[in-house]
Amino acid sequence: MNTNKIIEAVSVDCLIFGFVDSKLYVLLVKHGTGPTHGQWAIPGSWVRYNEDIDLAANRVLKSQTSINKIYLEQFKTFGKVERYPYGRVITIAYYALIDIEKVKIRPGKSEEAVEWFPVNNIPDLAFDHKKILDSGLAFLRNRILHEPIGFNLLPPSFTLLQLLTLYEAILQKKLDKSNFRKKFLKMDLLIETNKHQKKVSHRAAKYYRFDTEVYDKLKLSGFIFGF
Amino acid sequence: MNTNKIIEAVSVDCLIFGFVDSKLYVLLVKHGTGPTHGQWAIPGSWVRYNEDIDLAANRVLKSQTSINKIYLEQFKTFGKVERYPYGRVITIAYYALIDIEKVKIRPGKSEEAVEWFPVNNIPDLAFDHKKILDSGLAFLRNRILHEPIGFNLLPPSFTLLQLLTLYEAILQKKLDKSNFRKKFLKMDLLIETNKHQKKVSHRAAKYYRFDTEVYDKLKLSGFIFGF
DNA sequence: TCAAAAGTGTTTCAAGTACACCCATGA
DNA sequence: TCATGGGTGTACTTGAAACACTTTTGA
Repeated sequence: MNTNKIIEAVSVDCLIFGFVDSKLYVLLVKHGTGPTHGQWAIPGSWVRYNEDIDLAANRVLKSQTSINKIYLEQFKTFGKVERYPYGRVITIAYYALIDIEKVKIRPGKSEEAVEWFPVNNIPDLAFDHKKILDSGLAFLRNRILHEPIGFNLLPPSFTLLQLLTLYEAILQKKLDKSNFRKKFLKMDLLIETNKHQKKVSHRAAKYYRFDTEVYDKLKLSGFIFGF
Repeated sequence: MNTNKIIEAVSVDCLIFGFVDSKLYVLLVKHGTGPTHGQWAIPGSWVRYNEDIDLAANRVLKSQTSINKIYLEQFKTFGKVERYPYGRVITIAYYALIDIEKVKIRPGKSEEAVEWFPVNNIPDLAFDHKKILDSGLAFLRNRILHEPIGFNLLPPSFTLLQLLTLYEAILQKKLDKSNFRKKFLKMDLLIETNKHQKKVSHRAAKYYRFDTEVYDKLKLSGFIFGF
């Protein structure tokens, strides 16, 4: 069997989130061919006949960002009859969190452009993609309260203020600096490094790391993350 | 076009939960035809070419229970290549919460039997259905902490002890009666009725109702349910 | 009068909230 | 020396948790 054979009725779409300059961004592509030529959309692909859906989502991710092994989670499947006007297509939506500095984005072969957009300034999108994006944002907003996943958007080591602004950007509200520090540090999830910021015109902040292994151990001993 | 035409690669499966005698039950069907003849499974169906996936799930529900308009939510899509050995089938999983006393269950035409099983005593299931059930239970356990959906499993009016045992059954842990009362009553989500239990050999409990409209109003004014 | 569940009250401790304030550093 | 963010401390309030107790009812 041709391993590239696709399931015609099923696609995956992948919201790729990044964080920089205190703002949350999402990666969008501009279609270069077909009936939606020129329209912006969430990166996606058909699911192949011999391919797990999680792997299909991973493939999309890799084709846009060249990276693998990152935070990727399915959040909802969209299947209204009229969502895709050129046939019946059900799409399984995923979201990914990446360290925006680590990736070189690149357009796929049928794409005219690929670009980061701040989530509060999104162009018109093809199909029901605006709805998918809103749903994904709501999902992320909820997830970040109950799972320590925000770290995936930051470099391996980061300051507490970076983490704070990340939470503020996702939750869309101001948080108290002092209480945020106490809350996070008390959880023992963050590992101090001995590095500090350099050449900043204010007191240099300490860098911290989040270690998934530490979290897994804590979880085994009954710890439940909650912000 | 034949409106019964199906999308061959896509099905919906629907976990139907009920609650009675302090226990959580799930509805399972025994296949009466085909290669899985004789095996227990989660009720499901193919998605039709002209049918929204939510409607497909609703159709499954109605065919098993004769009821409509009940709590139904999609929770996850399962799409491993080898999950279904007779072809490539991706299934979109839903769960429903119903008042078990209100329904007469009935087998579909290709089913040998349909039966309620306590969730902690489940027979072997076809395909990856055990995994789907476990995933659905975990989803429900989480949802009930953040959304007031438990009421859908109870009759329109119920006592606080019924609600308590419902939470205990789903969360699988004992809760303090007094604290549970206080917490729930303080939320102003429950409407007192003037009815009491009758002919019980202990002090008669007051019946309460949960009114979705009340909850919607509260939500608009910023209230967030949390248990 | 006893069992069983309804329903109330109280005490303790942990955690969230809102601040005020000092510290370090480059421009 | 000033602005800027880093970092600490405290007082207040809320809410979770544990548990003792009283009330009502049919058997």
